[in-house]
Amino acid sequence: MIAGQLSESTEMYLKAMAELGEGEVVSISRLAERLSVTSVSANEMVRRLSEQGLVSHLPYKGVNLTSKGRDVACNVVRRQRLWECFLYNHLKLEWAQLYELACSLEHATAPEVTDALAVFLGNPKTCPHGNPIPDADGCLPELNSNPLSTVPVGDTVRVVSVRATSTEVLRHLQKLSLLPGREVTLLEAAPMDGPLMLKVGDREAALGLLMAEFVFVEPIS
Amino acid sequence: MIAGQLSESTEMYLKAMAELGEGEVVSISRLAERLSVTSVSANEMVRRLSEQGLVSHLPYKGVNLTSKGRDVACNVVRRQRLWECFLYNHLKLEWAQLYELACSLEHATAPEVTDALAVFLGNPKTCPHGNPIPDADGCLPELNSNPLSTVPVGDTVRVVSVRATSTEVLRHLQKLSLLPGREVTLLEAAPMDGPLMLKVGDREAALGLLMAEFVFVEPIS
DNA sequence: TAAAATGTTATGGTTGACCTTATTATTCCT
DNA sequence: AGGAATAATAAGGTCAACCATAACATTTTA
Repeated sequence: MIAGQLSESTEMYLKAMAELGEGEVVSISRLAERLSVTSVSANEMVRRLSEQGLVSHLPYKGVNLTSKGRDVACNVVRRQRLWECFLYNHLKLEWAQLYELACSLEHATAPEVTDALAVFLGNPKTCPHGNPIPDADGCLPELNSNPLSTVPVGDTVRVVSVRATSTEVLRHLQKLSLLPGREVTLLEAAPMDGPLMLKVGDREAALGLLMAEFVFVEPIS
Repeated sequence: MIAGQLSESTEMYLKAMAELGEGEVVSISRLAERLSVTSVSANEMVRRLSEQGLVSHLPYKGVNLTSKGRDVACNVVRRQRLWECFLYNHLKLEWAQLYELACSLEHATAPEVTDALAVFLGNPKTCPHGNPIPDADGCLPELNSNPLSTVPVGDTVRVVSVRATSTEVLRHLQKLSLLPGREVTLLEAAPMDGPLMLKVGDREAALGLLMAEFVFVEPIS
């Protein structure tokens, strides 16, 4: 814990909210699931966070970040994604592990380090998963990309970014070549929430709907 | 917390022991002082550590690292000093701040990251304060250097390393040019534990005895 | 509109790492 | 040898962040 004296746990909650709903309310149960805690714990923590003015909680509706909370969250995301760039581009670490490795570092990163790291890296705009890096003050820019799970059958789109966090899921997506920049055609959506059948490059791939939520794509311009 | 599932606090205790006594027993009160905790707390913690087989405590004598504890400690020191190199050589951060900045990072550094960082940096042998960096498996090599406080009046010696940790003290040493590589002549030791009068380069400097404990020197060869 | 699902609060418990104050044990020094 | 200094232990307390179980409130949906 270094920046702003907020606990690691606090930073994780705020980051999770930023990652889950982009500005939208997030239900406490989604939050709890993402952070692998019980919803009772998440409720407690949300109470603490709202006492600190970092989130606002509308009972039975959900939580969202206050502007103060959003600032913190953006800063956390910035630190994480900068570390991902460093770990990938300079330390040559495994693409699928970046999120987890950078996640531990982010909470231990002083503002001086963050800023110097950004300069060292040449102020990158996105992390190796294609997600935007918020700049020093402001927040992250909105991209017009949507999850692969919302694409109509027959469309061909380009992968913009991958928002999965678990190394296992990321390894799987990598194996299917679902990487930023790739073009993907949605061949078929199997019934009963079955997998999406995709054409990625010259290969076919089957992707579960849950994983398709993590793959953000844009129309090909 | 990442490497080995040991808590940050555990790592700090082990590192402090490695830094204080090089293999020797350390009194719990010295440990407590270094870590800014009460000696009651340090006693508690030492009990926990010895239950885990990381230290052995001889009541009324002191504590020392077991071989298991020493391994962990070396690894922590390695991580810290590698980060110091990175922060100094690549991020151009302030020399006096390196210890503190690297200290937060060290506990959040996975083994993969440590190893890749070492490679990236070209397996440096010392940190920017002149202290040796333990290699991946073994422990740190012993240098034949002694604190400036033990040098006889009249001698000229070379600064090998600086073991202070607080940014403030490091800034002060830097201001006096007491940096690794510098030659220093001990002009006089003032009575009543007064300061040491030094010649550093072409300037004279007065250095308190407590700070002189942190400056390690070797005879000029 | 009532039952099911979801969300919230209450209660009580755990763990690690701290704290204070007080007491007891040992070592050191004269 | 005896008192001072130092070290250790005991007892009780705090705080953040978790947990489980159970009760209660609201929303969704059939």
